[in-house]
Amino acid sequence: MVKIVSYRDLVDKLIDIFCEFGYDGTSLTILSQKTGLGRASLYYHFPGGKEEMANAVYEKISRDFTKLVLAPLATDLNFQTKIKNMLEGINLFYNNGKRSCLIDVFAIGSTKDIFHTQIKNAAMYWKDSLIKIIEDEGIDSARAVAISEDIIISIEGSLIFTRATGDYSSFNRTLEKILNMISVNNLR
Amino acid sequence: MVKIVSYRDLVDKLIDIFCEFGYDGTSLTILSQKTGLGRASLYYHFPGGKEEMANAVYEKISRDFTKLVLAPLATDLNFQTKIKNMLEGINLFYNNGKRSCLIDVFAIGSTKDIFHTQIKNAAMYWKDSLIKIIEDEGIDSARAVAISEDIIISIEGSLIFTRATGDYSSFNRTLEKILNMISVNNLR
DNA sequence: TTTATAATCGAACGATCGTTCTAAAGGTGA
DNA sequence: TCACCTTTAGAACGATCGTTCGATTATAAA
Repeated sequence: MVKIVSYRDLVDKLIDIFCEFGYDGTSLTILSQKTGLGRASLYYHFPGGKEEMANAVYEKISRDFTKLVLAPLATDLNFQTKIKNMLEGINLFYNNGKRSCLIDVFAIGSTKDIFHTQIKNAAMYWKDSLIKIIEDEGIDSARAVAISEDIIISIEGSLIFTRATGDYSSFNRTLEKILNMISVNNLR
Repeated sequence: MVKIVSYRDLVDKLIDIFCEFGYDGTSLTILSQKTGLGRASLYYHFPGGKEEMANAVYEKISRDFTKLVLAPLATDLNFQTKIKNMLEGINLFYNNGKRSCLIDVFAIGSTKDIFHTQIKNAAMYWKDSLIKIIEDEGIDSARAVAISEDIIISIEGSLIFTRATGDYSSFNRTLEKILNMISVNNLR
């Protein structure tokens, strides 16, 4: 167990806990045990309680996703490099497929209504970013949409499949497949 | 609201409720309100309480999945027909993409440990069934594995994407894509 | 050492959890 | 009508929920 020494470590730990138990399945008793902090100490850092913890977790995840996945798509590098960097960001963000639960935590149960709009916007922004850089390669709009959706769907699907089977290799294989797919020859 | 008149209707209603709130997020109060039955009445039908309700839900889902998705792959029909029937089964099972949560309910929170092995086995069986009928078409083993995973991953991923964006058309588009992909010419 | 602030803690709160209790209403055959 | 079984119901149980409380320890500047 990694010792918690800073606020950032604490939020990282909260991410793991919420991922393992889900928001509704995570009790203050669990949070106290897993973080090593007393219940009152948790409320010292998050006066808003459990809901504020979920907010902190979401904002951290949101920042990471923007930095690791979305930002690489907005650079001036060439197409293949942008996709390659995005895939490396995906690999970091999902920790080699081991963190396959990041969305589900906020898409199910009590947190669903709170974060649904934000998750939707993030998904749409991701898709639109992909469409744009694919169109810039001279691909027609309809095909760019199909390819963009296919990339996102493959990634999300492999995370589900990986979690179900416990076989992390299929996650890596999917990232490789996407990398091969986006050579300009294969796009058309 | 559909009136509940039989045990089967009751289990169907429980599926919807657990899908909406997740297992841990579903309280007996919610179950009582949404089913229209008193708390004690629920315990009359499910003496084992909430956990027995989850079991009944899982077994119903498991039977539906076997009948709608797995069984079509085990027939003597030709390859394309088998896949086509499976995709129609998928469409029924997930109700046009609107029931995108069926696995998540059992893959997160308190139910995770109970059902993990069964979900894993179902996923493996599905994949192996696909591999077998693809190999029967003369495709080499490695490629059959890749195609099978790709089919499952596309379906699961489109469910996640559909739920996130609220755009059900991408689910249907994915099923169409799979149908086009498995023409024998495209397989090799 | 003194003082002030940051951070910790377990005990206890009211509310809600899943569960069990006792009893009554509905339906069916004699 | 009667007896019998199915199915219903709300009240109440102990346990746990998220939260708040009062008070103690750690840290660091003066």
